[in-house]
Amino acid sequence: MPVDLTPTQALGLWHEVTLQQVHQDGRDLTLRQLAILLEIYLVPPPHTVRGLAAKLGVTKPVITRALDTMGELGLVTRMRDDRDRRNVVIKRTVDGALYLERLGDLIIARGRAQTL
Amino acid sequence: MPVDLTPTQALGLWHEVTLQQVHQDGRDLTLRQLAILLEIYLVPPPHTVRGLAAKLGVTKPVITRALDTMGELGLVTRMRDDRDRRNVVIKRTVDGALYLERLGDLIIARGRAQTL
DNA sequence: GGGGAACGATACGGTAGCGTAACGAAAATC
DNA sequence: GATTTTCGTTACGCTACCGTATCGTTCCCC
Repeated sequence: MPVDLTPTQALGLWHEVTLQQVHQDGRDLTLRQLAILLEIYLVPPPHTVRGLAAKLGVTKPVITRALDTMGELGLVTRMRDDRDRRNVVIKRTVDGALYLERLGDLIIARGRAQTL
Repeated sequence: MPVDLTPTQALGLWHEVTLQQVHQDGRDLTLRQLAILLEIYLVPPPHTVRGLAAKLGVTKPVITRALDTMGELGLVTRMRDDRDRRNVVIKRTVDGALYLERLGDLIIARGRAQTL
């Protein structure tokens, strides 16, 4: 199952998925927020504010704000680290997992349509 | 050259590309703006404000504002339609084409890395 | 235990997006 | 030729994000 795209197909895939996302998803996450969400769900824990900031190359308030927003949306949760109570550990949620699962399905569906 | 992704690979691809995009691109386009840009460059012209609004399922001011912003970035241009001077025709630019070309290359590169 | 460092959150002023509503210009209709 | 419709833009009030700077808490280290 190779991932072998021509430049046109690659952009076409992005086009289809982005379009669909704009159409149906009322949540309208920022590019940064989506990057954070994917990082949390695709990279093994633990995740901290500082770590995410470093990984994305942004400042800490950006992470805090994104977690605020996505927390209200139920996509992530935060908990104090009991070992080092300065840290905050970011946790996944069922809703967040579902959100990304739908995104993954969307990409696959559009990727398949791309070859037709 | 099939586009055959597992759900994990699909999200992984999105993850890598989004991450890279956040890192390096100072332009930070909205999801909607990107959708508009892709629509303009991947679908045959002519493109109008009204047409784009209908295609994306958003209101006209959203398109106008996005074109303002992306116009300042040099990614698109607008011209009055001489046949029907109520219309505005959206034109592509060299910078816009380069921008999407780089995005396409990025997707391909990350897609390839995804299979390693 | 006192001084400093690390961590995340908050404050602040500024910018850019949003939706609704209204507007001016141009075409179409009668 | 006056009215209506169409098209894109602008105005308005609002919300959310931005970067910089600062804050409170917790840990570390001497």
